[in-house]
Amino acid sequence: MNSSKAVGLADVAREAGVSLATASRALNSAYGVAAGTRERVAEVARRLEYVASPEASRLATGARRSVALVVPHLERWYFGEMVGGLEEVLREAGHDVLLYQVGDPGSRHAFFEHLPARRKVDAVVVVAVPVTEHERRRLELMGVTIVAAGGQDATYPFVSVDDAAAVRQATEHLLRLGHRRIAVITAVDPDRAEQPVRRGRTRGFYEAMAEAGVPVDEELVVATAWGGVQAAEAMEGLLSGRTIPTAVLAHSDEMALGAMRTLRRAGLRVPEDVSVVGIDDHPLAELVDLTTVRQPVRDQGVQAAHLLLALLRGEEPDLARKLPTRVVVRSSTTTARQG
Amino acid sequence: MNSSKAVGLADVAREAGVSLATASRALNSAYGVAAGTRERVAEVARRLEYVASPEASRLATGARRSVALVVPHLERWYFGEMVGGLEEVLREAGHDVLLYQVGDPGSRHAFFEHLPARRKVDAVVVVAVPVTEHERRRLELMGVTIVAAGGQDATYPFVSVDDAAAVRQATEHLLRLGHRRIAVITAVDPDRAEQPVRRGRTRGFYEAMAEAGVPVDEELVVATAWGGVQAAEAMEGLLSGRTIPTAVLAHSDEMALGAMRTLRRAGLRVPEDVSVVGIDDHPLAELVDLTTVRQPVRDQGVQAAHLLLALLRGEEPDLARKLPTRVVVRSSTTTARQG
DNA sequence: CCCGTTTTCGGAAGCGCTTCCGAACATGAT
DNA sequence: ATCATGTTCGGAAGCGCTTCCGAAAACGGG
Repeated sequence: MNSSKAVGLADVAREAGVSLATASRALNSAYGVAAGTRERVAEVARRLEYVASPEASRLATGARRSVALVVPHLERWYFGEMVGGLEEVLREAGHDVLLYQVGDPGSRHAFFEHLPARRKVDAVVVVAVPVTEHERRRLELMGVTIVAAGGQDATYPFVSVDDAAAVRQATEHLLRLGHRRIAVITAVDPDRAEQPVRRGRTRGFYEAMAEAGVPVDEELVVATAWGGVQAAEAMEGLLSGRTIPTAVLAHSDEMALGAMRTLRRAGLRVPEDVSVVGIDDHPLAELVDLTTVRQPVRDQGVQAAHLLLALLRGEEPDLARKLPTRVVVRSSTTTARQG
Repeated sequence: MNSSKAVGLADVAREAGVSLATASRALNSAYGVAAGTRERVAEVARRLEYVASPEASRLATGARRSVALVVPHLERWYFGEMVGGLEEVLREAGHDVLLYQVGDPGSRHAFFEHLPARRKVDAVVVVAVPVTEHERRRLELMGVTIVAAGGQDATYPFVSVDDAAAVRQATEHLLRLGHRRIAVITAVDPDRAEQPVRRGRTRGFYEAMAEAGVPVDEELVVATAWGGVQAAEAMEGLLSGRTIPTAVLAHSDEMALGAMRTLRRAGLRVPEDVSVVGIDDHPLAELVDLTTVRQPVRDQGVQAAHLLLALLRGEEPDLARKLPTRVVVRSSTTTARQG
């Protein structure tokens, strides 16, 4: 199965009748090689299907030409889409993309303690994972450029959306429809200790409510682990309370769908009995007619990659970039019923 | 931002008062180093935060310890989930994971012609992408182990599910409910030339129908590009036909959702007027109560990774493995209405 | 036709590690 | 004590490239 032996630069040089040095220069199209020679060497290299040994050249030059992507959960649409964008532009720029999932506490800890990408990449992009102070210090040990894609991290140069603003837009949409008893189902990371519920996404909700002069019923804002069925359960809790909301705002479309399932099973109609709004504009949201606030996910990845490349080139690009979000009205929301 | 200079083995050796050779052996816990010495070297290495230069060791040993993942579309749940499984076990086995997306024709071509992973990895896993004969030959040039995860490719050692069987199960489920006018919406790759519609997934449909002695109405089996809205449009076409089906089988859950949207907009109820069944058991299928046939996606990735590792270790594992699928009955299907 | 320049190219020294080989030393049996 | 065996460790030769430096060759102006 294996070819007997990989062809090396030496083979090319010999075959082309030049020295190793010249062969190398010719292939890297460095200055100082006669056009004819370069041509000949290139020709031989092509014929021999020569490919430089990456470790050898990296060792010799010090350049690495690869970047690490640190991402929590590839199986969630949001991350897959983001990584898709990142990978595309990085690959086209000639970089290799190393993938590191840090979804569960174990692998997260392992990643930051062992730094498996150390000495392997010349940059890392953290995808929507807020790093702790300690993790930040560990990462620093790698001594490479770091950027953040998605998430609300001011620690590194980043491109993301304003999460709070997105939630605010969703809230205002509901408010505009006359809703007052609005429930919100927030996603929290079960592995993280403190959960500053009034910060991050949820902040936008409180702000919008305050500005509209609508009191928020604390019983209606619940936190749960991320996930559709978790949201469905949270919705059950919401339905067991003394006041049932006329609208619910979920922190992601998946969670909105979970809430909708519970409502459906409870015999409540969406949107007639209760309106539901999600966040993200998951591709399936369109198919289930879910009102949501759209964020450009792939684009965050694409732009983060460009940001990184600019940094690597030594340019001085914008270090902070927030992409706009906007509500996409479909038919899971409608005016509040009276009462 | 960068630390002045990375600490090398030489630093560790000097600090520990041993030679380079001994330091190397001590750290690789190779045989022939006194326990005390090993301990001391390890201690120094830890204190200095020493990490071996991967290019140097790879160059010296020839080992690469990394594998390439070739995948079409990270943004689709199926692939994200699969890659998630692959990455996890490969990472835990100490391998680096290089990602290469080959979704569009351009990057696909580039990948197979330039073989960017050549000389960088000691294995590649192709994720649900059927390679052409030409691509197979190109890949062979890499001279490394190859396995397939998902897809119906007998070219390489693989682990996947039996797609035809999955469709057959879905069909039989519908048949059992009394459906006769069954539509099927198949996904085809718009970039590939020939579309053998009676092969692959669709074959299972024809077989099941034949066995049940139910004639298939060719007008009811339509092909479209993959995607929810594509399926929605296909469904529109189906509703424009002379006979409208009592059930529709979509080749993925996303597409089933697309079909459902069209039905809903057409004023038809699911499942009372028409039953819908998908394939995959996408996490959201559960939330929208979609009947589907489940395939273990992440598990295919996990097992493919294990298969690969076994191959790399020189063992002789099962070269072909099909994981079971089974229908998950939810409420998008019901008995056929008369007439 | 000569001499200072510019081009083109080869020699050789690394890049940071692994590992073969043999020297030095410790060990146990005789 | 002595010698055969083992054990521990250092020297040094690569791994396959890049690149500095200087030599040789080609060139151009006077």
